Amino acid sequence: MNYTELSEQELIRRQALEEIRKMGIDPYPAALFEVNTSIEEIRKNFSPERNNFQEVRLAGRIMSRRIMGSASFSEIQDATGRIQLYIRREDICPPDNTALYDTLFKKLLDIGDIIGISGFAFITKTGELSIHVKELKLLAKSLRPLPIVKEKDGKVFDAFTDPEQRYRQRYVDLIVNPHVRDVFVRRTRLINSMREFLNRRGYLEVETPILQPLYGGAAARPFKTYHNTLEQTLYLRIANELYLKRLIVGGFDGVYEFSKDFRNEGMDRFHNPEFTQIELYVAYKDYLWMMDLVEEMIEKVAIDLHGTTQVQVGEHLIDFKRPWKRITMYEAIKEKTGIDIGEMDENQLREVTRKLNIETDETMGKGKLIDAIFGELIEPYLIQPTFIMDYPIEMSPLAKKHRSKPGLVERFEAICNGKELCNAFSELNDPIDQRARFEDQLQLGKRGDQEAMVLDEDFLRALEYGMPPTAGLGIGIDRLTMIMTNQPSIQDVLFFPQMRPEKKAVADPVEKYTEAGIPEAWVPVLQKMGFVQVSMLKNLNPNKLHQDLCGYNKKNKLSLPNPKPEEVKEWIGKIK
RNA sequence: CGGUCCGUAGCUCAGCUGGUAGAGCACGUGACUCUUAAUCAUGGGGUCCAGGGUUCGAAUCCCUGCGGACCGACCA
Repeated sequence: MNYTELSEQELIRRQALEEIRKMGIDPYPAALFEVNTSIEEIRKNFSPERNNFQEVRLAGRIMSRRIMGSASFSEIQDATGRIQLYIRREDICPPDNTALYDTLFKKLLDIGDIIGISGFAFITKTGELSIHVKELKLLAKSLRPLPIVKEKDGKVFDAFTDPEQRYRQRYVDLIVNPHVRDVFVRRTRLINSMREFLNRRGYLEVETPILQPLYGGAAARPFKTYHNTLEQTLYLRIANELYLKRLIVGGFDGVYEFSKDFRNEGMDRFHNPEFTQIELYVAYKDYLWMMDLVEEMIEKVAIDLHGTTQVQVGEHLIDFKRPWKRITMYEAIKEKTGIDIGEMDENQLREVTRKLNIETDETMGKGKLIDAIFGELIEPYLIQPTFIMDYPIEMSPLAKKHRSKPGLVERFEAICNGKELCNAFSELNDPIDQRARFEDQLQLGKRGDQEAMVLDEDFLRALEYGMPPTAGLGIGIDRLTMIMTNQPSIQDVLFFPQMRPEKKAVADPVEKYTEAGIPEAWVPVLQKMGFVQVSMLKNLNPNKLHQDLCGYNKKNKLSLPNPKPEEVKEWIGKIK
């Protein structure tokens, strides 16, 4: 670590660290500090009448300090909340040595440090629940200043809101923005709620490969990787559908998996390259049955998270109470546009998209054209949860043909807040038909559709052994979380959303500078000026650099002997 | 991939039509035994994202790049 890169405040904290060590205090002690309650417990259950919580032990991070001579108030934050501490010199120090208060607490501790305390709960004159501290122990020194967020009467001052910093340094975001923590806690409760629902029905949670020799089960471009020993290209899964169906063939009645899937496509507030889906397959069921399950499960999730079926999402109040509206895709399009596309061929559909001003291209087949109409005119306007049923066969190569409507498949999506919430169908279990559908996809691929599915021979072999009639379901967990926690962006429901890498040059060691003849004394100056690598000096104008160095020397009163212009020129000349 | 906007102290942000870089919080020093955006006094802190150009002079104007946000395109 090069000290010239540190800010003034970071240097002060490092000096404090040394002072603490000199006092004989370990700033990162190994011994366990025993805690016997949490801030939330105290907040919930303290009552002055019962005089409880009189011997509490807490640990947490210092979030504010108000020092008034020999007494101070401070706030600490643990995983459950924040509470005020009341610290007096005479309480934590022996009479003959006040160093613990006057030096350690007042001078050497900072906002961000992690401490353990023991003491008793009480209410201050101004009515604030606090802990009167009897004992204080440093558990970990913090070397970087935190963003300071203050709050009064619910108004937040100097909020830490820069999205880039929040996402890149999520740990800081979580420390200073308590509502962020809450979103992620609810995300986990959402997953637990679904898991509980499915387990209660006796379905088996399973794990299937993430590295797949063929990617299948969805329409998307994959990430590609390579296994050295096998000398084989592998893909990160875009879905796990085909593996879960193999398990249904194998005789499981109901299997599900919360799976991280990977799609090598654009990023925006609804798409992250890696995301989470749950997929569920249940034997001897159909898509109508699955609709009932979806309603019941999502309604339960809403109640588990909010205590009600109604959830505020942006400006909309969304009600997940059963039953949801059910309408076929063609009916929905007809309802909106007055056009019945039921009997149309590809050319007629192309004509309709032209009339409706919907952009298309030549690679789009019948299925994609219908999807374009739906996606443009219907989906964004469906706010309350709605089932859209019976999709064209061309866009659903893994779904079973409709029992009575030719050209359609038994598939539904639930749309909510203008976006797809889930996708489900009666699974295609006719191996001959499945092979034909894959071959149609190959044709689309040849036309230039980069997302067309590839043919999976092993999956077809499994189907040929016989798969029971099966209902399948996929739900995007990130998007469901966005709705259930009222977050506008997928980045707000992922701890570590994908970002471009931070670019920061690693500083060269001093020797690399001295090799070029640069005196050691000037190295920190050059680094402070931004030339953290010797190679950065390469094509510089020597006269300008000379001027800058002398100027820096003077301005900062370093009183270093100024180099001669020729010397500077020589340094630069030596750099390869 | 296209359009719009943004990048100044640890944090939040000012900085006009170019002329010596500002505030609040945070930090240092001092005062203060019930404060709470604590208060009072005082002090320090900046490659103004990077590189180039225009200019006597650039945080400011122009170009390029990097990073980010939003909207669209693509995409479940």
